Amino acid sequence: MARVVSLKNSSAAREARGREELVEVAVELFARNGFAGTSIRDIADAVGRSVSNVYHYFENKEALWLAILERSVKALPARLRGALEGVSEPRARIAALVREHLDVSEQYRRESRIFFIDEERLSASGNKANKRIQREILTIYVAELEGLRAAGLLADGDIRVTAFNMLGVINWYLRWSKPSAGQAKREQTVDQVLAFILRGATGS
Amino acid sequence: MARVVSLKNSSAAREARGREELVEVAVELFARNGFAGTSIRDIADAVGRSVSNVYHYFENKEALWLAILERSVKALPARLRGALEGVSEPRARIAALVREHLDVSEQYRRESRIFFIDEERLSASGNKANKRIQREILTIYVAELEGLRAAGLLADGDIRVTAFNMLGVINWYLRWSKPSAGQAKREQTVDQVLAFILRGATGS
DNA sequence: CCAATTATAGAACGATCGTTCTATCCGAGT
DNA sequence: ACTCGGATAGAACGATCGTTCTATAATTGG
Repeated sequence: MARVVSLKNSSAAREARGREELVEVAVELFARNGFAGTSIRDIADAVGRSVSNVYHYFENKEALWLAILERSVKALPARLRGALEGVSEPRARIAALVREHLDVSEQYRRESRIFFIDEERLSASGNKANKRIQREILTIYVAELEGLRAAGLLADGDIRVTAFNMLGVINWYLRWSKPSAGQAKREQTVDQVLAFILRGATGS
Repeated sequence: MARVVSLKNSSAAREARGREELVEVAVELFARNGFAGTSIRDIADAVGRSVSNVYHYFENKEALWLAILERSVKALPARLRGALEGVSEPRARIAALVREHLDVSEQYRRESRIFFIDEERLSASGNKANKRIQREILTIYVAELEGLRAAGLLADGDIRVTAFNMLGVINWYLRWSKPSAGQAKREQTVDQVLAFILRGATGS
């Protein structure tokens, strides 16, 4: 047991906890007030620590923002690809993709808001990383829609436009869905959103 | 002609031009950098006037923001209702509604961005006005979808969820559509977006 | 043409911003 | 038990924020 305590309090773990707590509250504030609307002092006050303590963990405000990007949005493409594994039927693949996307978005609701809101307002590096991820996601959707077209299930038109339409429904879901809703109600809603998307894309 | 010049330079017209120029550039900057990310000095510099001159026309920063709300978003519900006049067939009404919405959104592209981005970040009065308009728009969509249901054309599910899905597609269109695209290309894209929405809502 | 109003500029205000510096404190390893 | 590096606090920095004040230039109405 002494070993366990020692592990918990190892210097690396201490540092990780110090960082994690800051990221956690920064997510909340950035999501609510935006990047420019959130000050380092706001964040420091919210965790009950000093301003300089924040700078002990992060080089500057943008590094904190990038840490949020790192831990959430960056993982999205991998999770979407993971959801497709083992699913072969084109329609089922689209369904799995959309369900996973809705699920992840809901899980990282606040993070998603941040990167939609402050899309083009950051430094070159942060902006680039964000755009790259969005492009990557679009590519995944386009690939699946091409699978659908190969199966003769896709409605006519530019595939990219269809992909954007799907992403619009999915991303908008974040805006109006209530995190407080019960599990049953939420599953029902997700079903309906998915059905809308499938009809929109395939036309059946 | 002396009368015309006199009219153009009447004090009221002068004031209107002074205000209008400020609103115009404020829209641009707010859309690009957000409310908190845009300073009065940024705006003053962009119009080539002084900071105090801005305060001559607007009581404070938020009044300027509200002036933008006033001249664009506030008119949206009326324009949507106007597009429905004289159209009776339920499907055609939905089509007219969506087309008009896409058209207005494109026309007030920057303004729309502002109010999506800084949705919940302003004073009680500004926030309330914004929310009221959004609720009003939702009501219009729900009413039309009820017309569709009465005609037996609506897919199953909660009407509000369907309305949100439609609005997601429409609002997302602002994010990815290129303002630089030619007229023909744009009409083609609008057709496809509309088709997606109609299939999604009606399932045919 | 003159008085009155309006438009504009510039300086200055206190507050707050991101960031840095210096000093103390605490906890872990020897 | 002691040392030593990481964690924390507090004060201070120059810059910029929204806003106000005062004075001057321009324009309009009589």
